[in-house]
Amino acid sequence: MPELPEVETIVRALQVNRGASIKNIDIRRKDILRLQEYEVEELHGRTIKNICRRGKFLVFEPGRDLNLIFHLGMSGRFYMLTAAREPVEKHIHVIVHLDNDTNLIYQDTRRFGGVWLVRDREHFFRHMGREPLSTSFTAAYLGDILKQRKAPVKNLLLNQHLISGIGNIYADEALFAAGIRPNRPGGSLSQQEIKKLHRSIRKVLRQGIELRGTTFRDYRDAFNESGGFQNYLKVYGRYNQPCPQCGNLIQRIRLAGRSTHFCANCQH
DNA sequence: CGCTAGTCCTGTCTGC
DNA sequence: TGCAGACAGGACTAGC
Repeated sequence: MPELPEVETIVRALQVNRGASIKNIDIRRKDILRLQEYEVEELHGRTIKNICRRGKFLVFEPGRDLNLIFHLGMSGRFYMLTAAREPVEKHIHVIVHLDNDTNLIYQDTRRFGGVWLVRDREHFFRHMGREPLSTSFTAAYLGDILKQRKAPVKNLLLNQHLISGIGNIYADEALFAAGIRPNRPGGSLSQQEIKKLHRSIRKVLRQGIELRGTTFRDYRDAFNESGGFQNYLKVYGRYNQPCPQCGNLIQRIRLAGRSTHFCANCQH
């Protein structure tokens, strides 16, 4: 569920916990641990030096060689709760007890997400594509990863090894903003279309962050509250509704196994 | 190597 | 009201 803007929103709110120490980590469901390169107990008593995001991953750094990494999958949530408040919801898999009267709650109904206890972060992320909001993500780079490719441009945007952080909602929205049909082969885009798509990707991701993410169903921020971008979606989830630009009905097809929304009149 | 379809899970909504 | 089937912000893998 959560894409780059949602995870970024959570990470920014979590920054208030920098400098706090981990009292205890309660892993309620062991199989949520996808990789364990060190014992959980090594984290106890450690100070959280930094909290950041890489693609759709949420990264805590309680030590140089101790990274605590979460992925929220489709239905994951990560929020703060005052220590006195006992969480009562279902599917809570991890609780991080901090020494600043805060508990961090990791919840994931469908368990497509997971937790990684990783020593070498660079190595863990070695296959990740460039960050779309970084200066390294240029129109030339986008052109490089699309050229010669026969796969639909949307599929390529969703490929985390090429670009990290774009998911189903922002892929559809970026392609609408660029006026490009999602099923166009990556290699068929002109230089001008690549430039337009590059700008559109960055624009919709920035808007998503500004509006604190998109809550379609499950997503909640670090305060367990909904985002705001769902009110500004132009095509995603708007099948058979009028295009906000031209009034034609929004079409829906299936690409890479995912629902894909576009306007046949505005996107070519 | 590039690409697609199937798979992992639980919950909710739709239509009969 | 019950029940089957479709569908959901993701990403690995097996196989063509």
